[in-house]
Amino acid sequence: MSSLEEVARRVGVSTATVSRALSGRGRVSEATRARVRAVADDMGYVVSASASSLASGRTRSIGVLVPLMEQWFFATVISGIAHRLSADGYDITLYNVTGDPAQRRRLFDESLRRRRVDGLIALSTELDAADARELRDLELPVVGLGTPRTDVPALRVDDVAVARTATEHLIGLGHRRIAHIGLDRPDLGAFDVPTLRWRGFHEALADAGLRPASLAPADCSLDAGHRAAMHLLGADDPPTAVFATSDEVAFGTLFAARRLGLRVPEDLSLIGVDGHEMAEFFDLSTVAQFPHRQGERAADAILSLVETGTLPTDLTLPHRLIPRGSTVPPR
Amino acid sequence: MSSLEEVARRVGVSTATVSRALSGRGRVSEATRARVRAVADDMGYVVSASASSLASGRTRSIGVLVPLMEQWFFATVISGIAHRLSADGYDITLYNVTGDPAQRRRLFDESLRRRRVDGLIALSTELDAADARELRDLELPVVGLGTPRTDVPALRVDDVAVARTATEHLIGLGHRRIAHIGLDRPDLGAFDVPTLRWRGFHEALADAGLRPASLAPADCSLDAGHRAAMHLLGADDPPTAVFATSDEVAFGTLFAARRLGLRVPEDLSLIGVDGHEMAEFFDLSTVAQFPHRQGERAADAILSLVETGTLPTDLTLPHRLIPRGSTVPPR
DNA sequence: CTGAAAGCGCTTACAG
DNA sequence: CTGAAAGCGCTTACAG
Repeated sequence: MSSLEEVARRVGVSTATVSRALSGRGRVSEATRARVRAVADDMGYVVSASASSLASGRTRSIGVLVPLMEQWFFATVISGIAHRLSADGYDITLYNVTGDPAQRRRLFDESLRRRRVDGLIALSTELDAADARELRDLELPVVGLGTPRTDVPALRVDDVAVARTATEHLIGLGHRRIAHIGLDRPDLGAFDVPTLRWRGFHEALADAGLRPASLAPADCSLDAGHRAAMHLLGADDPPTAVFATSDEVAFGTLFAARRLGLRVPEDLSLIGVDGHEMAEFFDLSTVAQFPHRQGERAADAILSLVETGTLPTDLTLPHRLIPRGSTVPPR
Repeated sequence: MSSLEEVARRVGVSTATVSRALSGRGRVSEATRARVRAVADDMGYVVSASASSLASGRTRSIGVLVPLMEQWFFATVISGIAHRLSADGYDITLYNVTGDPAQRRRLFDESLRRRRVDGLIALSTELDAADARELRDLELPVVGLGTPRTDVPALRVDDVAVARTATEHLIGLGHRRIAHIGLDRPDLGAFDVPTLRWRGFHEALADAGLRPASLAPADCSLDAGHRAAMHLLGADDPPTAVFATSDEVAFGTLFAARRLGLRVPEDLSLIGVDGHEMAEFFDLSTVAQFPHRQGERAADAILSLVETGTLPTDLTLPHRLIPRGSTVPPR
C-alpha cells in the first residue's frame, strides 16, 4: 500500500486531496490541510521523489556542471548554490566535467537525458552550439556562470573591467614594467575568462601608453602560476609588478619570488583576482569577486528560469579592488 | 506515448524486452539486444530516471553529507567520490550539513525520506544513535568517512597513529617543548578526529617522558589556527615545535609566526596533517592522508554495500609522514 | 528467450 | 473544495 494512500485513509479523504494539501498546489480548505499535515507529520510521511517526479514532470533538483571542484573558487561557488537551493527545497546533483571528450559525451547523451534535474548551472564550462541545442531539445533550462559567451544565458563579472582595475591600480602606483601571468597569445575571437582578463590588461596598458613588459602563460592553478613565475621572474630585467589572473596564480608567484630571493612588495608588486580567503593572510592585493554570492545568484537565476520561465534582469556580477600590502610604488 | 514504447514498436518487440536489453538484467538474445541498442542509440533514447526509480526502487544516485565543502580537504574528497561514482554510472547528490539543528532535522526528516538516493556517504558528520536508527528504518545504507565512532560503519585513518607519527617526528628531532594546536580539553570519551589526534599527541609525549608545553585550541580552519597561534607563540617561553591538527591550521600558524617575527624552521618547527597541495610550497612537513583516494574508497564502500549488501573487509585508510623543511632540530 | 499485465506512488485534468 | 480515475514511463514476477 502506498503511503499517500495510508495518509488518505487515516484522514478520511482521497489521495488527490492529500496530494494537494501537502504540495500546496490546488485548493484545499484550511481545516483539511491542517488535518492532513498533522497526520502526515505524525506518520513521518514524505512524498517519494521518483513517484512525484514521474507524475508531475518536476524533480526539484538542479544539476551543477563543474570542471575543477577541488579549487577553492568552485567549491565556494557550489557552497553558495547549495545554500540557496536547499532553502527552496531543491537538491543539487553534481556533474564533474573533465577534459575527457568521451566523459563529456556521456554526460550530455546519457546523464542529462535521464531527466534527473529541472535545470542546470554550468560553471566555467564551455558549451558549444551543439550542446546548447541539445539542452534546448531536452527543454532543460541552463544558466552559465563564468562561461564563455555562447547561446546560453550567463551571469558574468565584467572580466575586462576586472583586469583593467587591477592593471590600473599598478599603473597608478607608478609601475611601468608590468607583466601578466595568465593567458598567453589568446584567441582574440574568444570570450572566455582568461582571454577577457588578458584583454583588459592590454587595454589598460595601451590607455596609459605602456606596453606589456612580458606575458607568462599559466592556467589558473597554483602550480601553473608557480612555474610561469619562476620563468618570468628568473629572466633578465624582470617586471616591477605582476598582475596574476587569479589569487592562486598569485600565490604561486609569491612562492616563486621567495625562492628567487625577490621580496614582495619591495622588489615586486603583485595583485591577483578572486578574493581568496588566504589572500588576506598573504597580504595580497586582489580584485574580489565574491564566489559564494555568485553561487547564490546563479541559484536564484536558475530557479527563476525553472519556475517562471524568466531570468532576473540583472545578470552582472560585482567586483571590487582590495588593495593590500603587496602593491606599492616601484623603487 | 512513452519513449520505451516507441523503441519497442520500432524494433518490433515488447517493452519488457527493451527494458531487459537496455538494463542488462534478465536474459535477452544477443541479436535482440543488439537491435534494441542500435535503435535506442539512433533515437537518442535514455531511460527516465524517475520512471526507472519508481518501478525498480533503485535510483543510481548516492548522497553525500558534507559539513564544509569550501575546505580543500572536503572538496578533494568529493572529487574522488565523484570520480569513482561516475565511472559506475551513479549520480551524486550533495547535502550540505550546517550546524543549524533545524536544517539538520529537515535533512533527515524530509530530504532523505524522499528516497532520492540509494546510499549515503557521511563526511565528518556526527551521526547519533537516533540518526543511525532513522537511516536503518529507511533502509538507507551509510558509510562514514572521518566520522566519530558510531553505529554506522566508517572508513578511517588511525588518527591516534597520525598524531603519534607527527609528534614522534618532532621528538626524534630533539624537541622537548612541543605544543599542539587543535583541540583543547577534549571530551575523553569522544572519538572524533580532533580528539583522537589530541590523544595521539599526548601518548607520544608520555612515552617519551615529556609533558605538553601548551595546548592552543583551534578548529580546523586557517583562521582559527592563526588566532590560536598568535596567542600561543606570543606568550612567554613559546614552544620550539608545534604539531598542528591540519595543514590549514599549520598555514595559519605559519602566518602568525611570520607576523610575530619568528622564523620557521629556525625559531619554530612545524608539522601539519593532510598533505594539502599548498603544503609543498610552504615547505611544510605533514602527515599526508590522500583525500582524493579516500573519496574513491568511500565510493567503493557504499557501492559495495548498496549492490551486494557487504562492505569491503579493509576499512583502514593509510597515512604517511612527509618530512620537509619546516621541521629541524631545535637550536 | 519473450510477452502480457500488474504495479511502483504519486499528480492532475475533469467533473461535480 | 473534493473525489474518481487516468496516466506518468518504466520494471518484473509470472507464464509460456
